[in-house]
Amino acid sequence: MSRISVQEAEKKFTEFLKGRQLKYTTQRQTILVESLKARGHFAADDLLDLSKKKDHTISKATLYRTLALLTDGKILEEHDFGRGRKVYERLLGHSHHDHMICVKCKKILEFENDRLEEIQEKEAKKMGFKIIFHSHKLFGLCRNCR
Amino acid sequence: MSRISVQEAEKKFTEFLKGRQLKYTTQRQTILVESLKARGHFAADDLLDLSKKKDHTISKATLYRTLALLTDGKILEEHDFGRGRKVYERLLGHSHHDHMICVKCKKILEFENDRLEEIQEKEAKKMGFKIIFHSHKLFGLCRNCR
DNA sequence: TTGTCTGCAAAATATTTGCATATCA
DNA sequence: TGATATGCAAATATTTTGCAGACAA
Repeated sequence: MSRISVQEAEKKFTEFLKGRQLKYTTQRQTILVESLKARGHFAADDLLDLSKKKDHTISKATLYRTLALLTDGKILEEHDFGRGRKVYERLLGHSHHDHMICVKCKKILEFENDRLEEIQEKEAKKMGFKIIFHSHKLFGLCRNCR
Repeated sequence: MSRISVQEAEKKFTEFLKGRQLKYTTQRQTILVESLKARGHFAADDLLDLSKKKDHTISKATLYRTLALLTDGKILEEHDFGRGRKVYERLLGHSHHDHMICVKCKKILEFENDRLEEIQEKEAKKMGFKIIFHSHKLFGLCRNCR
């Protein structure tokens, strides 16, 4: 990821924190930067390992607390692909997409379809429902595993 | 739910069990019957309570083990609507649908759209992906809560 | 300075598992 | 009879929380 994106993310995050009267601590900075470096999808534990390499005093508690802030601040997006743990991916500078999860090799593919989003909105409107976010996942077998 | 449906479910479940050389125990029967009575979506704990009313010796372990069998046997369908626990609903005799979850009052609405399924299949095909099952959830505010 | 954060360890939550005994086919 | 199932309690795994000391603004 480019230097400029890190700066953008940092700006967005610090503004988010300021709006809530929260502090931009060194731990939060480290976790933010490491989360942006992590390519694709990662679990809390992966990010904890990466962050500890930069600052071994960072605790699990702080990691989880910061992950919640990064998610609220729209820097990261949280997904639950099953298997009992959440995974995260960068949201900032990454257009909306949904996922296909290979149940055999666990590979994750992304897809995007505007028509799908439109139909979904239409269905919601029918019921008087206002969508805040959605989750659309296809579980199955990827090209290599089928 | 009508008597006939219980019989159908029992038939389907016993055949499923037979195919796997598993036994139709009194506990499994109780849990099956109670799961069919539970309207809409329910959690493992809810079903355990219902089942214990019929047979107080039924344990949590057996409940979870039976829930897995009922899901594998396509009697029930398992969903994860977040909040750290799975919920189940009757699958047998209930056509396919997806869900809208009100984040405020937790109400669950159902929707169904064939076009959505078609597009989803088309997207999968593009990637050489074979869908086994999918999960499509809209989180937001229902008519009363917005 | 003071309200927010942190690390630590313990707690919480839902689900799963090992094992000795019981039961179904 | 013998394989499968059960209940119990302990184990899992991930995430959350209470608290006393530390730090950012």
